[in-house]
Amino acid sequence: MTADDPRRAYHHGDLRAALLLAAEAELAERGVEAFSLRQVARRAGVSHAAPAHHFGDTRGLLTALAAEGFHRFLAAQAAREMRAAADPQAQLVAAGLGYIDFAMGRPALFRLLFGSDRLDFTDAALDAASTEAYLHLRDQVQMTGGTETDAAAVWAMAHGLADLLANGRLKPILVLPQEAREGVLISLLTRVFPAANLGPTADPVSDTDQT
Amino acid sequence: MTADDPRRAYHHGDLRAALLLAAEAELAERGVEAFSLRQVARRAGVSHAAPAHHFGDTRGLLTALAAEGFHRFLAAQAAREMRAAADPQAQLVAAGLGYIDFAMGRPALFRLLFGSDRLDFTDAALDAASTEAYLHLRDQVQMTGGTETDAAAVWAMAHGLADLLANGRLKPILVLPQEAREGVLISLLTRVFPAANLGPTADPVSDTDQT
DNA sequence: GCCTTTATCTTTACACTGTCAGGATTGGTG
DNA sequence: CACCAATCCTGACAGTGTAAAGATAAAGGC
Repeated sequence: MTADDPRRAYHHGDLRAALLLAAEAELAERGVEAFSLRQVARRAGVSHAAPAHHFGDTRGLLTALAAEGFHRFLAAQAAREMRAAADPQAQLVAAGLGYIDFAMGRPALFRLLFGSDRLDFTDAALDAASTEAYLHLRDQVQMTGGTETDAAAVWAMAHGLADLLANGRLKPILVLPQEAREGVLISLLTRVFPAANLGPTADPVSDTDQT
Repeated sequence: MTADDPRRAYHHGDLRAALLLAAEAELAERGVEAFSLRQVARRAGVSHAAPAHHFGDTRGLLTALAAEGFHRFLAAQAAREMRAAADPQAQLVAAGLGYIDFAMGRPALFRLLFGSDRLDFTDAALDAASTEAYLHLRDQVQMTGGTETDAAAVWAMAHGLADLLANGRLKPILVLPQEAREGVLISLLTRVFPAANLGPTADPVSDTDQT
């Protein structure tokens, strides 16, 4: 039963999932700032007020979409990690590349996750997904023997590259062929790795949770 | 004749500047995604269609605001550079700190510059201001003897920190007192510096003003 | 089986938004 | 002084988010 099957008048069956799918497509096509709730409803073949019942308002829909987005975000990193060597350093590089993969592959969704003020981070699902993403990074850095300051360094580097590339900046890197670009990104990511600055120093950043 | 002089019915005198000022305030209060052109007009005490004559449409207004924003962005860096030592390394650190100052001081404007799809980058003024900002960074890196890859590294690190902090992430760093936070940021920025690859060197920011 | 309850979706309505067309007002120029 | 061009306003239209109330289908009790 497709979305535009005229038979289903009421009780779509799985409207919530269908709306999330339509919302993601709308987000990719129109961007975060031109996102329209009624347009999402139209794409799902449903009345314009139908989403309200499942998500409350637009913010609720985007929040749910972001929670799902964080899982895809982690999946993108996991995909890289699976094809990388098992040692912690290689795993950390792979995670960084997955981070960038996600940002370049779904720039609008990426910006929703990290640069939108239309998300409700008190939402349980979003909060869980978001902290899960951070903990994954922190654990990986710990595996390499790095401190939380190292985690911040790795995060900032990966995020900076991802955000700039997703927004069309860093053109010198953007125009490189896939192979060469990946080499540059790897060299940039490894610059901030814990092993690069030898010597155990006190971690100036307290180990509280961060999201 | 001030801006809120009720006498001025027509011919505001400097409506373009007044609208940009109102737009910046609206941006700071409501964020990029809830930005409203009519609200800007109301704040400037003018009819809802008045902005059209000066900026065309909303995109035009935001584009002009972004062009001005890039100048403020450079000014924030210059303010730091002026109070820093003259050597290229210290200047580069200062620029990075100014980058972060700007992002944290005006997060909405920062996001407009680097993460909005409502800007017209074919606009001459915006293009000029934007490339000027990039060239400033590239020149500074060249002063330290760095390559273009080094410039990308410095940019990504500064931008990653700025964007994450502006969006409320990296809370462990965010909650630190001004003094300690700046120390951490400096140590993170210097990690990716060209000279960092040449082994232990003197702290490039040892004599930086710490106000 | 039938009737009631509940979840789901629709219809209707309202205030708000961006943008366009046309009209009003003013400062400057001949 | 009369005209012109720049500037700003009024009015209109389609589109948006959200709330209220109604319609329909599925589920559960008898």
